[in-house]
Amino acid sequence: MSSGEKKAYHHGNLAESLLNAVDELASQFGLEAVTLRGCAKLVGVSPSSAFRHYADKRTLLTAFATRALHQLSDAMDAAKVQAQKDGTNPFRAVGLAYIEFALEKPAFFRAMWREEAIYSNDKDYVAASNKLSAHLKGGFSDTMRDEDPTSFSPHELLAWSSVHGLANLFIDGPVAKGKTQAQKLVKAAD
Amino acid sequence: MSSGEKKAYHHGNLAESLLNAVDELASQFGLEAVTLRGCAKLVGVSPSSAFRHYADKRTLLTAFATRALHQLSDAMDAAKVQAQKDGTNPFRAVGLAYIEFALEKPAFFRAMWREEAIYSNDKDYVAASNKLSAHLKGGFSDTMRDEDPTSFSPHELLAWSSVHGLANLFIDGPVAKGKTQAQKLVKAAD
DNA sequence: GACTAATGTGAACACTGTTCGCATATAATA
DNA sequence: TATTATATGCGAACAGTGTTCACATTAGTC
Repeated sequence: MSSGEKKAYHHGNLAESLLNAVDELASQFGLEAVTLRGCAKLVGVSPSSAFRHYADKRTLLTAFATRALHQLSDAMDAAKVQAQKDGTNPFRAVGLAYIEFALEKPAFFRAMWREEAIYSNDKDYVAASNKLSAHLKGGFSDTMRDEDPTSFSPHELLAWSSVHGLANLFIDGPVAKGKTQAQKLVKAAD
Repeated sequence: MSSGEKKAYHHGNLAESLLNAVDELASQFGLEAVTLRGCAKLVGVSPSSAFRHYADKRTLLTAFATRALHQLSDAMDAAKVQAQKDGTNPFRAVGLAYIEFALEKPAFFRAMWREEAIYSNDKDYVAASNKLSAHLKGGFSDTMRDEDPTSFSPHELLAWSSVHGLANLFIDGPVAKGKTQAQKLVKAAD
């Protein structure tokens, strides 16, 4: 079904297409500019159809945030594997991956933590969030027994805080963006 | 003019009253729930009047963010002075003040850095932002000659990042809030 | 007191999220 | 295959939003 993208009158899988629409609009015009009607129009469907798949705009944004969390998890995973292969410091690699993700997809990064615009108790969102936490716990190591994923040791917390804080300062704060600075910081942080 | 708050038919100073309305609505219902019409109604004035004082909703939010920045600056200032008087570590005190502000007034803290919802090039906003930066530069010391306030040494950046990151994780992230954790972290950070 | 600039108003516009009864396509059943 | 039943999409409508603009009112000045 790739030629012509025949306009199926039941469209196939609106749910995911809508997520893609959020993706595109957020990337292009920012998260605040994402509108349900806009997404529907982009997909080529009536506004009301969206509500067959998402109870809310907020539900849609929650799904989007969840997806973004998984993307970030994957990016960090890839960075760790790559570092281990290269023999470089996996700790630094994971931290840098975190920051790079924020710099490259600021709207995605913002969506993940937009507490007031998502349902942060959503089952899938919580799961994705825990998965991400696991990546950061234990000094980014693999030793992640499933203890309470919302509790952190001071050092774990410090690591995540610095990386998370720098990412936020870069994209929403008065700090000039620059990977060089990030490298220096991550180096200073261990 | 404190008795009865006589309904001046030109109201006196709508500009600031509207800011107070944002304050109240944001504190009570969250930043996303702040609406121009809501503010106008709270002040007891027609929606269109607001536009005599603020070109935009975004301009209003920028003014609010600016005000919040000043409040945070003041809180940090007070904490530093107090610590010096008490002979305790001013570095830690300032960091804690930062985090406490975020915990006590999350909506204010979010408003400060809501890049997509404010005009971050606004003259006053930039000034307030620089003032805050100055507080954080030079290891929170007083030696702040007016070099470029948007450039930071690795250590300054690390300090701000950790504190800023922890604040964000507390209010918008999956990390359980707790001042104890903050104290541990700030202790670990120097 | 008359004139001018500042400030508030009411009605309107386009746009938003959301609902609901209705139409249509798919799946299941007989 | 003919007939249901269920999932999915649509159009029209509603209240609420930011914003504009012509008009009314007040405050300040000569």
